[in-house]
Amino acid sequence: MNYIRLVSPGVGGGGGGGGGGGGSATLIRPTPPTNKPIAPAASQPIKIKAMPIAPNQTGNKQRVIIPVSGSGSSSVSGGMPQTNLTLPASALPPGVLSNTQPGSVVMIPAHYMSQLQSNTTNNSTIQASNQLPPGTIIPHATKPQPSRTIIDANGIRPRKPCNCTKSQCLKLYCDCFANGEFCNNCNCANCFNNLNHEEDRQKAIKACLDRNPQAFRPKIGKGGNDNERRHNKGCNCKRSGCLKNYCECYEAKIPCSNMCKCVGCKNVDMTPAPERKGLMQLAECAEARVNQQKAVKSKLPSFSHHSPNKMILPTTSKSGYYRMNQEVVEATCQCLLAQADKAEGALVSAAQLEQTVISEFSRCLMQIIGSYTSRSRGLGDT
DNA sequence: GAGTTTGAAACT
DNA sequence: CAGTTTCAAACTC
Ligand SMILES: [Zn+2]
Ligand SMILES: [Zn+2]
Ligand SMILES: [Zn+2]
Ligand SMILES: [Zn+2]
Ligand SMILES: [Zn+2]
Ligand SMILES: [Zn+2]
Repeated sequence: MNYIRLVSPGVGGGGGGGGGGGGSATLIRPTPPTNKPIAPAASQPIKIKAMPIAPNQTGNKQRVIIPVSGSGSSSVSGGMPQTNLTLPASALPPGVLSNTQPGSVVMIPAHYMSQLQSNTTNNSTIQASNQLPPGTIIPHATKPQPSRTIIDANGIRPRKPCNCTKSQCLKLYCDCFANGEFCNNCNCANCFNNLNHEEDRQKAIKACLDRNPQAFRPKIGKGGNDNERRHNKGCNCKRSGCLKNYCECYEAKIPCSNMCKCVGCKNVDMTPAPERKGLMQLAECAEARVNQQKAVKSKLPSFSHHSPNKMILPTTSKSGYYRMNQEVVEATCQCLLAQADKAEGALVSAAQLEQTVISEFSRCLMQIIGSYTSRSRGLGDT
């Protein structure tokens, strides 16, 4: 049920096939990627938000290029079945196509893809424009082999259906819309995210881009290296510990990074330094690692990261109580970790290291206690 | 399935 | 920009 968007085969390690969530569209690369840059997609997570239209940062409109077999009505020859579908040429941006000679190509804006999918029969493999280099031309000859179908034979279930009721699927609340796709077999009510409402849709897209020019940028990603996939904006989780799918980082199976402003984060990359694990558990500061990174630049009230550990307790804020405690905890963890790092660097014994950390913990506690008493003297504290 | 929780997106 | 509201999904029971 809860497939996290779509996990492309390979990420999870499986190759496996097909697993249900077929995701909007998978792409076939007609020619092996020239180098690296082209399509990370195969290994990308999926919540990628594609550009539905309009100027993307590179400025090129994203288009899908589909070979045309006849004139007049363009047919998609993505997979094997060639389905006749007629595109409402009127809806296409001016100057886009109209050149439909046999063997020529028709360029279709990216955002028609899912609609195409819905119209085509199953198993057609469709190119997702977002991942294709702009201007790529897929010659007829390069016809894709019966490549693995992304679309389940049962029904077209390329993506998880949305259930929007109030947004008309024209706000980023709607995952379909946010991914630059049309609603397809969704359970939405009053859906405007389809070809029948292109005008409204375009306006909505414009509005979104107006609010945030990067609204449709792939959220995860950072190209190329799979290892450096990141959530571009980072999350702001407060209560989930970034260990539930509420967290976009966790959902995308990405460890939280310094871009995140999460509180109590436990979605950290534990790969390095496994030995220290016990110690970290002791200090309950798994999140400190993330905080360490992100506190460098942030104004997080925290201890300075090295030797002179001065605790900067947050001033009482009106929203205060919870947040302050949380911050104190984080600060304490950073303190502990800093000491641990230092001791570890000094090559002391494990017992000594533990002793160091415990001492530091003691010191922190004293400081916290002192701070509280002095503060409660000052103000009544509600 | 109903009800709650959550954090992004929207709004002010 | 921060605080609040709205929203649809994730989660819980
Ligand atoms: Zn929707
Ligand atoms: Zn939808
Ligand atoms: Zn819809
Ligand atoms: Zn998070
Ligand atoms: Zn995060
Ligand atoms: Zn986090």
